Amino acid sequence: MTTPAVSSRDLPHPMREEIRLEGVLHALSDPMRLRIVRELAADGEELSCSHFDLPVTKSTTTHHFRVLREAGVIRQVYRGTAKMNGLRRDDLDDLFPGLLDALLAAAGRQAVRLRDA
Amino acid sequence: MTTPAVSSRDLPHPMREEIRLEGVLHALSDPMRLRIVRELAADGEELSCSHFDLPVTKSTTTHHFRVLREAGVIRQVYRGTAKMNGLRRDDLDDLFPGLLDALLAAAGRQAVRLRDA
DNA sequence: AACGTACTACGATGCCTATCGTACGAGCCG
DNA sequence: CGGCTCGTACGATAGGCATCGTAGTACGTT
Repeated sequence: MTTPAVSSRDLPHPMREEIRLEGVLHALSDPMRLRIVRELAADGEELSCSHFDLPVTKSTTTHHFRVLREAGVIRQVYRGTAKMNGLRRDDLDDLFPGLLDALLAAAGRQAVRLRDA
Repeated sequence: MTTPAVSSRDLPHPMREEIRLEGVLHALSDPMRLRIVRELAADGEELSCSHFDLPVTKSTTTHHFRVLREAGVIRQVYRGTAKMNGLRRDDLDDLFPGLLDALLAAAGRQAVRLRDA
């Protein structure tokens, strides 16, 4: 085989230099998307879309993943019928050192706070 | 005089516990508002609305300041005819330690990056 | 080939929002 | 008082967006 096991067509991702802070913040300002990113960060790496059990339809789920990808927050790759999602930690940490961790920490704190309320 | 020099009516602010991360991120995901917050952070404290020279009308400026206030990012107080604005650093740092600084650092980095482009 | 699964595309809907303009209110100053 | 400045309120407009449902495509499995 000449091409790796990346299988079929790949999806458009912004290059590292094209990632804008406003876009990242907007992407994370939606509860559903923040939740997705939190799960991705917690579970390490590479989760399929279907792994997430969100209280919205699949159409909407697809939409949220696309927003995250287009903002440069996640990387998406087809593997068979599954679409694997991973945080773009390297790019984000390079562009905005400490930001992702601060955001995840803030989200975690708020989750605890709201749970205990 | 019974009441302090706070002059007239005060504006509704969310209490610290009511501040939501998503709301803060949404507020900061607008370029104009991010710019306002950056100026507020840079210039220390308490700037009047008219101090800002934004490329939008006054109506729109008012709107952005209100969004920031309602998200819990800034505190607004009337002083005479002027309306003074200050970052709610204490509350934000308490709720989300390190987040504001990380955001400001990220915004600063991006500003440099885009300027040098 | 036939089927099932994973995800997408498209259109609709209702809400939110960034922007403007104009008209108004509130405080200061001559 | 009369005017000036600062900011607000309100209505309009146009675009964005979160959500859904249905129909369809891509891939693996049998």
